[in-house]
Amino acid sequence: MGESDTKGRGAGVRTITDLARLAGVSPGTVSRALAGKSLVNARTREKIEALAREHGFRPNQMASGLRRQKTGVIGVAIPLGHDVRQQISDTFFMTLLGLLADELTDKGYDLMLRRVVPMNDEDWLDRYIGSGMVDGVIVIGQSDQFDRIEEVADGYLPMVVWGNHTQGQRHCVVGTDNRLGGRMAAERLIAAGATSLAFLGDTAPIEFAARYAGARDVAMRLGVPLRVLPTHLAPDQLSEEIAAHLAGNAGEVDGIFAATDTIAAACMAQLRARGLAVPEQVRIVGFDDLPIASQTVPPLTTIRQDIHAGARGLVDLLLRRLAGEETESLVLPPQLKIRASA
Amino acid sequence: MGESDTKGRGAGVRTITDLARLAGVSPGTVSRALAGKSLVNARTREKIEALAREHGFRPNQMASGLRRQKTGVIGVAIPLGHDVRQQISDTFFMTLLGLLADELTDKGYDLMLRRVVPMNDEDWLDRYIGSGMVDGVIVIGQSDQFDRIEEVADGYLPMVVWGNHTQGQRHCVVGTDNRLGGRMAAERLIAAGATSLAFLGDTAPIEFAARYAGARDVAMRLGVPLRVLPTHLAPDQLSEEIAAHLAGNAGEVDGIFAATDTIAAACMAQLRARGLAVPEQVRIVGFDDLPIASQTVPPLTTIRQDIHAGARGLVDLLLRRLAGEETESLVLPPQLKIRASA
DNA sequence: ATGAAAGCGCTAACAG
DNA sequence: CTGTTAGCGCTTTCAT
Repeated sequence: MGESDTKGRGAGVRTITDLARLAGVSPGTVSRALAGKSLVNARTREKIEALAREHGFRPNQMASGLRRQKTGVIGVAIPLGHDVRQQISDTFFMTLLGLLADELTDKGYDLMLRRVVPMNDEDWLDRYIGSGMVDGVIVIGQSDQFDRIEEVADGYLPMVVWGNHTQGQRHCVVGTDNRLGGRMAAERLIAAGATSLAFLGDTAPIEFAARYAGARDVAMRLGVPLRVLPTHLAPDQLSEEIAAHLAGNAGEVDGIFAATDTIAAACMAQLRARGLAVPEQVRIVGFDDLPIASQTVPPLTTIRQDIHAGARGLVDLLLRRLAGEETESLVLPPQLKIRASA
Repeated sequence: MGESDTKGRGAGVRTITDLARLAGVSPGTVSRALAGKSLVNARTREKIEALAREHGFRPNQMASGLRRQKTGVIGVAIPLGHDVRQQISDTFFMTLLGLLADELTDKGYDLMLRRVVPMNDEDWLDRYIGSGMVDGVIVIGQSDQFDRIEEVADGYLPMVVWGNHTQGQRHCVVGTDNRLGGRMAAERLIAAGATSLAFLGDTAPIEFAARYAGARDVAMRLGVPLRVLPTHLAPDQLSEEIAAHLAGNAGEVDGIFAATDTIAAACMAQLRARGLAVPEQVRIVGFDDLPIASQTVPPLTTIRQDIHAGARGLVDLLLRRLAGEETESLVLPPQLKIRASA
């Protein structure tokens, strides 16, 4: 049997003090050596590093965090305001989350994910911030929590939100110009021959409201009728709701602006089921440009959100705020991606 | 002006000691009151709770964690072994992640997400575990890290892995019986009239290897040829690779078993582009039963994984391991979901 | 039922 | 360059 457990885990070297004893130095020196501070003798440092490696030692981040008053963790909160149904699920948010994980990892931060149901929990944001577990917070989606976020932003700098930008708002937001995107969608539908438009989706979430508003801008200007066909986001309800709308409005609407690609895809399936040809009888435009957009039949014309730029922007702004800077919001331009559905 | 800031954030009450002073009791009592311990006078407790609420006070979790030697955080690691490309992206994993967040939140745990690129980082798992930031670890996907996970499992109980179960393995795993799923897929393709099969996807990841092995079981038993058409998972490469395969094998293969629904959907788009009718000329079966499966044209026959049961299983087993129990692995039955593509 | 005191593991002055 | 010391904020004996 070897006398020391080189596996590390389960061995006896758990604290910096243990390691100090082994190295014949003081805990302070070990701390400095492991932190890469300059004021340590090269030989001593090597010895300590070797020992640390041999025993698989890692300094306890809780202790370090407590002492330094910073954790190296960024909290990511996803508020589920409207549509209280369990599940984060939304493909766009999940993709954004993945990219955030990439970006944050790059910058040396860990990501703590928290789903919150604001209805059950008045002060979800304060609780998260006050927990002492995170150095800063990224909120994905304003949901119906705009006011609460505004309040918190007044007293807490290191927070950035993915969502819609409103004139004069106080919290720092990164997001696509939804209203402009909505205008582009409506214009495209009309250019493709539509004479009676519908917005398919929930208009309560602020991002969607802006998309709708953009479409309305264009519809009113050009004198084209525009109605709202409300849906939820949950996949199961979605198809039924769309089917019902189609049954009620068949033959009237010939241009559909779906709030998201997911909704658009579901809608195209229902259109096919009813024997309505896309884009000949009904034109349809989505929003997001998720992978699914290129796989529908016919491929979906959509308003692209630059999700990579979004993730980078969120992290970049957050880091600057962590450094004390008062950053402006970042509004990304949407892009019309013409495929075959309109 | 009010004399005390009822907003909480930014106020002067940051520690349990501050609150104790305000309440005229000792820090110990405040701690007990807030923790809901029984041995506190009801009146005192109420007073303390009121004060805490008024000042928006939350005990610092780092300090509490350090003292109690537990953090209330579960680490979720997603190793990106093969396919080193950035991005987690994979829809199945992301959905699982969302469900895990739900389950863990339910149980009072937070979720710390970490993407790891094992190639750049030999001891990613030890580092995560040793960081002291997490009470336990869930690993999503074995990737090519089976051996490393086995090693770690020997000395660390609170870890559960989503992936494939292999005879005699030592780490606790939750996952679908991929081999059985592969058999079901191949059987279905053949029952639908296929006479020459192909497995579409990478066979390196252990889950996919098992799916392929299942298909091979059936193919060999029935004397049907089966070839491998390798692909990556990244959406962009995917379509090109499939196109190339189809160009090379057009007219030979009439039954495709795609490693995932995502791959199947991309494949169907390419088949359509080449004018091959599904299921008349080519049958295709996917794996996962993601939402997209019901929206392809025609709708995709697939092998369903019970992802909800998977998430529940992972969390349930992990909690039992946190309590010291040596749990068995959980193998979930796949389910053939017949739609129109085979 | 409450207070006093020790200490979780680490880091950052402050000495030397 | 290194050791000593104090203390981050909380919980938990041990007294009372």
